[in-house]
Amino acid sequence: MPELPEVETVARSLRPHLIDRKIHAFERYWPKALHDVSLPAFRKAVTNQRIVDVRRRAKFVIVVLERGFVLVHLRMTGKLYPLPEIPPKRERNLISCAFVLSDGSNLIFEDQRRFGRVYWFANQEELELWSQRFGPEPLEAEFTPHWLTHSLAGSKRQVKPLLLDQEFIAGLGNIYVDESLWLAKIHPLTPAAQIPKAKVKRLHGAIQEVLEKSIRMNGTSFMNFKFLGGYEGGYTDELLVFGRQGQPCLRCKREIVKLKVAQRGTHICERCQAAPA
DNA sequence: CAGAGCACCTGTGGGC
DNA sequence: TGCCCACAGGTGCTCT
Repeated sequence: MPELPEVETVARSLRPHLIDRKIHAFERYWPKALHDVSLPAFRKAVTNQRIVDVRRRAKFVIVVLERGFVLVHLRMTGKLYPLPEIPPKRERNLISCAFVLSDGSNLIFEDQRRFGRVYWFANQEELELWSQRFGPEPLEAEFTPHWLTHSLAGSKRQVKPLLLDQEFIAGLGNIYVDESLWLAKIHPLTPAAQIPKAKVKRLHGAIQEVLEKSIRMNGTSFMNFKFLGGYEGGYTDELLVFGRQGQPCLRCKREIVKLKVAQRGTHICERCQAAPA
């Protein structure tokens, strides 16, 4: 689901709604909604705490409290949005949990497939330790052409699964990897170390370009992802190759084909993105 | 270590 | 129309 641009959109949209509100109560409707923390412990930790900030790391929304951090991972179908009232029981079957805020509004975590989870980190050290397992943020200064060149050269893996690996680079998912590889004219099965330096540079630029443009347009919306429960992400109409199987390549007119790479639907132009030797 | 397969869930859409 | 299967933006586990 939500990849970096969508999660960033959610975090930015929620920030003005949440900052300086206090968490008055927490309701859990799906027993597995909390990861690795009991309901009583989580309630005790968050109740009466003021929300200081809302941020993003990798594909996680981070709600910063005065003491500790609530993290939300939306996985495939999660939505996080404010709502004036918690719906009555029979109408909240999609809702995993909800935070009741001091102004009477609520922060709803809705998730049709119920893959999404809420995490609790008690302090900065815990958050930092957790954050260290992820690769660099592609829109931060640490993500340089030099870093990418060096890191790809040191890997024996196929480039698409590597870019999807959050421990290699944070925030990329199926859509933006396909988009970036098409822009850089790299076949998804290419062994990372085999990619020529010039193409690595293009890949670096492509990743940043695609993510930045998508964030500007509030991300990509599919049937079950709309940020804040309602608004459409504008990037859906800008997709260059993802979901365009059967349609002509926007560069060379060859028909875009869909294949399976690392168990994921993968969209390529076989002329622009030559298969590895 | 790299990659395949499957598990977690529910809904939708295509093919027959 | 209705049924069955494949598939969906993610990740984490086991097995080879």
